[in-house]
Amino acid sequence: MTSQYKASRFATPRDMPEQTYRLSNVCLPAPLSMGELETFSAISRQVSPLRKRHTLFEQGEAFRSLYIVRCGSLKQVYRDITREEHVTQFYLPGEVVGLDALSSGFHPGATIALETTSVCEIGPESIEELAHGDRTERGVGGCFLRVMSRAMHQERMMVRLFLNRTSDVRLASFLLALSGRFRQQGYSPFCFRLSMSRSDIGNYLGLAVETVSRLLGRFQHLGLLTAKGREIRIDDLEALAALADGRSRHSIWDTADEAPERLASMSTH
Amino acid sequence: MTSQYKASRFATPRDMPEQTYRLSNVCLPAPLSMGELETFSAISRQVSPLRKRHTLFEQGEAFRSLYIVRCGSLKQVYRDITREEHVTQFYLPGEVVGLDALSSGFHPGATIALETTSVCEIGPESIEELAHGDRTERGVGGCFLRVMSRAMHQERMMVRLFLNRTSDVRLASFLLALSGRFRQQGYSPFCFRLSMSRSDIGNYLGLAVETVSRLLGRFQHLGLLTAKGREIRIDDLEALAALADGRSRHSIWDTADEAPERLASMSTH
DNA sequence: CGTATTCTTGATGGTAATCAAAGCGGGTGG
DNA sequence: CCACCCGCTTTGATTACCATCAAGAATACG
Repeated sequence: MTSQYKASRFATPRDMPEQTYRLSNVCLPAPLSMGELETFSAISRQVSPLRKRHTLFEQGEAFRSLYIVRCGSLKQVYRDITREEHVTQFYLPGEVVGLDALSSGFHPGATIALETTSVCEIGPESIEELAHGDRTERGVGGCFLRVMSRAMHQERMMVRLFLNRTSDVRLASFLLALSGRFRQQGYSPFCFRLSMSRSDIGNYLGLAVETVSRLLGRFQHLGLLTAKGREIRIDDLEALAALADGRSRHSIWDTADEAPERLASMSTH
Repeated sequence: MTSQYKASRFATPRDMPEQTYRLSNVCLPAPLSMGELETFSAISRQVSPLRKRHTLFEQGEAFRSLYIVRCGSLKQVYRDITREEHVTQFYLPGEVVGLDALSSGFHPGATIALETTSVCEIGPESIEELAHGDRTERGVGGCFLRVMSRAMHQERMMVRLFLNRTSDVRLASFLLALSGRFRQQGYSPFCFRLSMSRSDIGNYLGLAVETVSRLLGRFQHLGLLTAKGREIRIDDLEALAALADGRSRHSIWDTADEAPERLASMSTH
């Protein structure tokens, strides 16, 4: 499972240099750092693996435990009053599931395995322990607070990402976030498999399925990546990051290495 | 300060009935409940009032204290790599400022008074106390966790609100959230003054200033509210809520009580 | 091997951003 | 007290982006 890639550096936002927080990192919840993960693991217990499409818990279910993803992945789906479904989060290995249920005592959304997935359970007694653990800010209690604060901040940056940015920026950010996560987990950041469908991605990013598909097509056409079904190979990470950070010159169409005459014809319309 | 309106009910999401969480409530952070407010107040100390445009702290400043808004209001502004400014939050009385700095130890955005504002400071020692207070989930520590979890959930619902919904829904939700906040603070939920500019609202909601202005015009035209500069009077709360929850019949233009011929002409275009 | 999702591709229209310019305050100084 | 000026707000015209509708292609699954 942990293979050729060494999880070299953990991009904890501790060392925030001049507040250059990159939007390209906010599309997924922050995983736990190594130390945090150990802390959590020490008091958690494995539960039997979840098969694809099976739920860890349903929407509205009473909160019982937190979970940490061991391997596999899940999506959180919130069904609103109009029965419409919204994918509110993807959970990848190392991430904590269920924090958003602490306030109300009920899970605000169903959480569904995208593939065979195994998680660790942190029961109420352990949560108690975590929250009140010891009195140093570095200790377990502080750790818990930090995890929540980070999650909150991340959600907020997510809002920003979606508010002004265009569809290409959103998708690029999402892919980069995935890539970064895989790197941290010791997998290749360049070659990975999407465990979620285009439809899930679109729903999550607030884009139509068709738009996701078209964008992947364009990215591919521009040499940013190669997409074959759910297999993704990132060919130009730097350019993708430039796109995600809004540093790219003019959105999408004009990367100029191809179809310049189409550009000309479009500008005269 | 606390005047004619009695703060009758606190809409804490504790009693979540069948998960019908209304989007119209998520546009602003949840204020503390009465009990929570008392808890926090007990260990906080007043600081000198902040005048309009003055900052409580700058972006990137090291975290020192949490604050609770006593009266007045603030906006949080995040300046990204491209020097663009994003209004990430408005803080109204009863709300906790600074929670998002706990993870990194640095404030992710500057926080600026929109009017003369006074806050209470919760120093590090008190935070310690809050986080580790006593061992019952009902106690101070649990309270702290709940506040954060709620904030997190709210940010998430905010994302949902913005992703698919149209501009009119966003603005209606925002106004309703404001209205609800004023009600809870004991002020009239129907008549209030916006402490923020149209530009701030637009930035916060991801809309152009012009759009905000136009929408307010339309709302007024439809008899939903009366807007005179920054003074707002809500004339039809029910209709506004219907709009915010997507229960309104056809977005905006077709409320049929006026200008039906314009409708006809538009549909033929 | 057939059926059903899932994914891609094209055509069209609506919503809201952008550009442009004209009112409106409201504070400051004459 | 009035006039001026600057920021805020409103209004109009144009355009770009993306959702939607509609097939068709590919892939998964039994």
